[in-house]
Order: sequence, then C-alpha cells, then structure tokens
Amino acid sequence: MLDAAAERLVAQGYTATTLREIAADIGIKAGSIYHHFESKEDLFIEVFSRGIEVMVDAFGDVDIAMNGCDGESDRLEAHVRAHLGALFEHGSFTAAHVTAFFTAPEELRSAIVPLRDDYEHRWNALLADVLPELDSARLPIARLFLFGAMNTTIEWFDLSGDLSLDGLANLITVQFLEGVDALNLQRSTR
Amino acid sequence: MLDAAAERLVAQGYTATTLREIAADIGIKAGSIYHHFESKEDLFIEVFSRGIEVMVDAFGDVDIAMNGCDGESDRLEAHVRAHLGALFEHGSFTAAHVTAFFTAPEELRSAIVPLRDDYEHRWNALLADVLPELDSARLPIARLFLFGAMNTTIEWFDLSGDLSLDGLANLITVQFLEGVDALNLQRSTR
DNA sequence: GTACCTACCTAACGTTTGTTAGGTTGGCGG
DNA sequence: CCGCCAACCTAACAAACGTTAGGTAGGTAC
Repeated sequence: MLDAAAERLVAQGYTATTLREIAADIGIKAGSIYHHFESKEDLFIEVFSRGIEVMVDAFGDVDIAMNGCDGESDRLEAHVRAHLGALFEHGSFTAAHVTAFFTAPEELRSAIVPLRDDYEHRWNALLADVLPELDSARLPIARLFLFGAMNTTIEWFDLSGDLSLDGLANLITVQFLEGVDALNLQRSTR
Repeated sequence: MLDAAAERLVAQGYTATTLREIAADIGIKAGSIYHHFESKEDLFIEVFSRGIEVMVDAFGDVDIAMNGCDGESDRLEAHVRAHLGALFEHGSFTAAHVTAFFTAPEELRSAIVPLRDDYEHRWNALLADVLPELDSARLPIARLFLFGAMNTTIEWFDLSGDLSLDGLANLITVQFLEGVDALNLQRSTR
C-alpha cells in the first residue's frame, strides 16, 4: 500500500493522488485506508519518511563498506552511486520524495524537513572530507549543484537504456570534480 | 491573471491550484475566467508556453548581444545568466514551468513538449560550440547536468541573499566547465 | 437613442474529494 | 466453542472542484 502510494506520487503529485486510486491499486476500498492511517497526510508522511530512510541507509552502507580504504574520489563516486541506487533500485519511495515533496502541503513538509536536514549534513561532511581544499562557505553550494545533477536524473534517466547506473554515477562524479571535459575520458557506457 | 496563475503554480502545483483561488487573487469570480479561456487546461497551456517563451527570448537576446565577441566560456556564462534571469527576474512564468510542468496532466504536457524541445536544441548547439572537443554522444548528458544545476536553484537560491545572480551564474559555469575545485578561485559573492 | 459587445456576476449543476459511522468477516487465543 | 480483534466493507457526509446558463453594467458605434 505504501508502495502504491509512492508510485502514484511519482506519477501525479500529492493533490492529484486520491485515496480511492491507491485503494483500488491494492484491491481494497478507500475507507479501509483509515484503519492503517489517520489521514491522507499521515499516510504520505510515512511515504516521504521512508524515501529519506532509503537514502540514509544507502549512504550509511557505503560509509561502512568503504571504511578507510580507496581514494577519496572513489569514495565520493560510491556515495553518488548509492544515492542513484536509492532513486532507481529501491522502490519508488525516494523517487516519490524527490519529485513530489514540494507538491505536498506545508504542514506535511515541515514534519519531514528534519530528516532532510540530517541527510544533507551527512553529505556536507562527506564533501568536506573529499574536498578539504574547498572553501567551506562554498561547500553547501557545491552540494546543491551535485544534488541538482543527481536528482534531475529521474526526469530523463532510463534504467533499461545504454547507460548503466554505475556509468551514470561515474559521469556525474567526474563532471562534478573535474568539469565537463572529463566526461570524454571516462570508462564508457555499459 | 496569467501572473496570478503562474505564482499559484509555483507554490502549489497544477491540481492544487484552483480557478477560484486565481480569480480571488485578481478580484474576480471563478466563472469569469471562462470569458478569457476555454478551460483550466487552456489557461495553463498559456502559462507554460510563456514560461518557455521567456527562456527562449532571453537566450536569443544573449546570442545577439554576444555575436562574435568574447571567449567561449564567457559566452556560456552569459547564457547561464540569461537562464537564471528567466527563472528569477521575469515574473513567475518560467519558475512555474520548471517546477510545475510535471504535475500537469499529460495532454497538456504533450502540447508543450515541442517548445521545450526547441529550447533544448538551442542549448545543445551552444554546448557543441563552446565544447568542440566533447564527444557528441556525451553532449545531451552534459546539458542535462547543467540544467539540473540551474533549475534546482529555484528550490534554494534567494535573490535577496549574499550571492547575486551574476555570481551564481559564474559559479555554475566554472563548476560545470572545470569542476568543483574551480569554485575556490572565482570572483567572490558580491 | 438604440444596438451591440466586452467583461464581469450569480447561482447552480454534477462529480469527486477526504473522511466517518457502523456493520461484516475470518482467524487466533483460551 | 466463545470472545475478540484486526482488516476490511458499505454508505453516506460536507466540502470543494471545474464548468455552464443566463443575467447585468458600462462603454463604444452609428
């Protein structure tokens, strides 16, 4: 049911997604939803929260797996890959979060903002590690540029296309670190 | 009235924006809208179209102003500045387009897609000029990265903050061309 | 002064929305 | 076998939606 809600969110946004649709998707009636959630808002708070949870978990897994080893740029690339994985490989929760969060009413958003902040702080810390020479005042902006490149992929990237998620993570990382010319040098599509 | 519709779109998305709200914003009643437009869809087609028009016009103005002169990277930066200007300085049409386009029903979207394609082609041509050494297969991806960085600024950039639009355009351009380390060297905030 | 047109209003229509009260079912515990 | 509770359903509610038919005010044309 949360899955169905997330998928509808991605396709239609908050207001256009009706409880009757979600209920129909999973073969129940709209009123029955209220046995599990207090309101529409409550249901979608859960969906958005899981969207962040998936991202945070993926981020944490990489932190553990890469503990100490490898170069800093590989470490960044692994985290980019994890973020993209959350967007495309772990259901629709994260995709729903990224696309529909700003279409939700403000009361709902403010309940989620602390979770978002937490995730952003993790990225700030990572970037401070990977880019020690970067002016710390520019660090949040660098993160926002990177988030912009990563999150807009949901609007165009096709998992079944020529470019793999690994390849995409690699392209985003090298472009971010070294600029657009570096795209030429990278290990190809696959 | 189109202005009011665009502002509501930015704040609420397509479905959540009601004709009664728009009418109230400009001091008329909902039914009166139908004297100017055939339907809600019709009204928002006009809003989304103008959003692209503003971008295309800004792009064209730069093309004319920079005809022949200056370096290629300055030329790119000027176009980035124009795109950001369309987002922040020419009313809410472009902002509405970028934020709410994907929340609109598909019939409406497909009426707008040709205009979007046109704008994207102009950018592809520009990037092919500015980055002649870039593998042409990577060119659309480079453009999508750049669009990602530019368009997500509406979610965080504050016109009245420390960073000016000129400064932001500069930062986006150098990061795009030379990578994140280049952010350190750039002419400061202003 | 009459005709006409644009811009608006009023008042309602049918539909859909989130939500709720009360009833039904099936399985598990004792 | 009885009671219970979670999971569902039915049927309706008030509110809000896009939309429409018909009416009104004010200005312009001739």
